[in-house]
Amino acid sequence: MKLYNTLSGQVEKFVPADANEVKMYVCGVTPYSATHVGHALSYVVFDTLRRYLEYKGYRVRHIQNFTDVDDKIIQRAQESGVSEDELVEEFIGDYFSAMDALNIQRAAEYPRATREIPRIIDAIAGLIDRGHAYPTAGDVYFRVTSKDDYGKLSHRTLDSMIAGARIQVDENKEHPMDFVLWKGAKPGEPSWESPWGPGRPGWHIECTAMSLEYLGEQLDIHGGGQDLVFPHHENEIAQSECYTGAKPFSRYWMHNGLLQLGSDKMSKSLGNLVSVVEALERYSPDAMRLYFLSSHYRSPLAYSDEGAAAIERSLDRIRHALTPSNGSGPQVNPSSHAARFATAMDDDLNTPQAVAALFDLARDINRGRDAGQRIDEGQATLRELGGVLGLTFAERASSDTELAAAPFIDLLVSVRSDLRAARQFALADQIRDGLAEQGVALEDSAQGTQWQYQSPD
RNA sequence: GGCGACGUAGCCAAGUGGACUAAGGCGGAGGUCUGCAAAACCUCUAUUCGGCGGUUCGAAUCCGCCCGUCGCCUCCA
Repeated sequence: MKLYNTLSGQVEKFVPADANEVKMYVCGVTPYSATHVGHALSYVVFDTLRRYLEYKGYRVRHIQNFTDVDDKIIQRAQESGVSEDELVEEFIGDYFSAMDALNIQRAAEYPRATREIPRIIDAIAGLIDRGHAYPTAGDVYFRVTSKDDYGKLSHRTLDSMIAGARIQVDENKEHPMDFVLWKGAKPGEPSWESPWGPGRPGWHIECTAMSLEYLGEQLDIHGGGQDLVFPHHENEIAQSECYTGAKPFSRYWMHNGLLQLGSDKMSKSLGNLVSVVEALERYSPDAMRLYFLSSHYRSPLAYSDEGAAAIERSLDRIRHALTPSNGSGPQVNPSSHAARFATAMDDDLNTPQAVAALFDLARDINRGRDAGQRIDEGQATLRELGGVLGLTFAERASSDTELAAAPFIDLLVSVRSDLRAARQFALADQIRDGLAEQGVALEDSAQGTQWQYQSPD
């Protein structure tokens, strides 16, 4: 299997340090607002990576953090008149329900910054001891000039960063690019005791401390959105390699392209967010996953209702391929599609090609059914490969209202069947049209009439 | 200003030197089936890959320039 490594800027053969267990760390969210579809894209990508690795026989130890103390959390909590803890608990709950709905497998552990303070303090103290960090005026900064390959992930030099000229000059810093490891407490902020006075951890150090605690000194895969490459991941590398001396901190760095809304990046600062809850009111979890996986994970993807609706329609054909059949002819052979699927996934997770293989398999199954062939082997493969992409092929869950209406729809369909048998087609069509207006689609076949609620589009 | 990515059919999107007379999906046209539909299936829907040059026996794929879009450099998946 090959994966693109941001560190080298190249597609590389994937070889984990331990042939049996892949150590994967994925940056989690800062829980202060609703989980949005951009988050969903990122976690679907890494969930799919994990599922494929497991499909190939690896054991995957997946760790993902929650940044549960930061400026935005403090600010939002104060605005809302709730405690930081309450705010964080609310949005962690929102996060998990969104991820569960999207069939994203849970990580082995979800460490939180506030519960790893001793570990974080140890790391900061160690960095100071080794000359890579310095305390000043209640804060502690990382000394970027102490790491000669600082910038190797984002492929920049310190000089080019300074040329950006968007750095706030801080009198206490030795170098403008030095970043904070420990923030001295301001009045009213949550804080913890430390050798440098009360305060809280900077953003980057938590990931260093947690990955060390839960995965050891070196990771196989570190993932996140492309917006984390700099400064977050660059700084993680600096901290971790300077603290442990083990290089590389992570063997592979993987970054997903960001979801765009219209022509802009979907982001908290722009406020152009679509929450996962809103999206799932309109589209099935399978459609959301398939939408994200129908373009390559490193490309930016524009989110649109039209696009999601098109994907939802395409799923119908795959779902149809999974309906039972009583064919008795030779089996439809899925092996070439399975091979194509694996080849695609092995090639830096080329999910668009893998999805194409799924659609081709579905067509073969449907064709085989029409020809009276047996299709259960093909269906088993389709379910298995779809499962690697995290697809469940479940029908859309019905609302309570829809469930309550079902007996009446059954009755109407039954009456219509009698009318058709009596060749009263005008009346039968009237019922079909009327149900269609109510969002109920009918399909007649030799086995009788099936009906279902239309997915919105 | 610095760094980087991208521009493929009406739309989304793979392919990055020869099997490309360019995958897959949506949409569209015609057909099979059907009482008629729907669904499914079949056929068709880019002689061409932003533009112009160049390298090569050969380029969507490599190089140069130009045009356009976007991201990062600041909180962010």
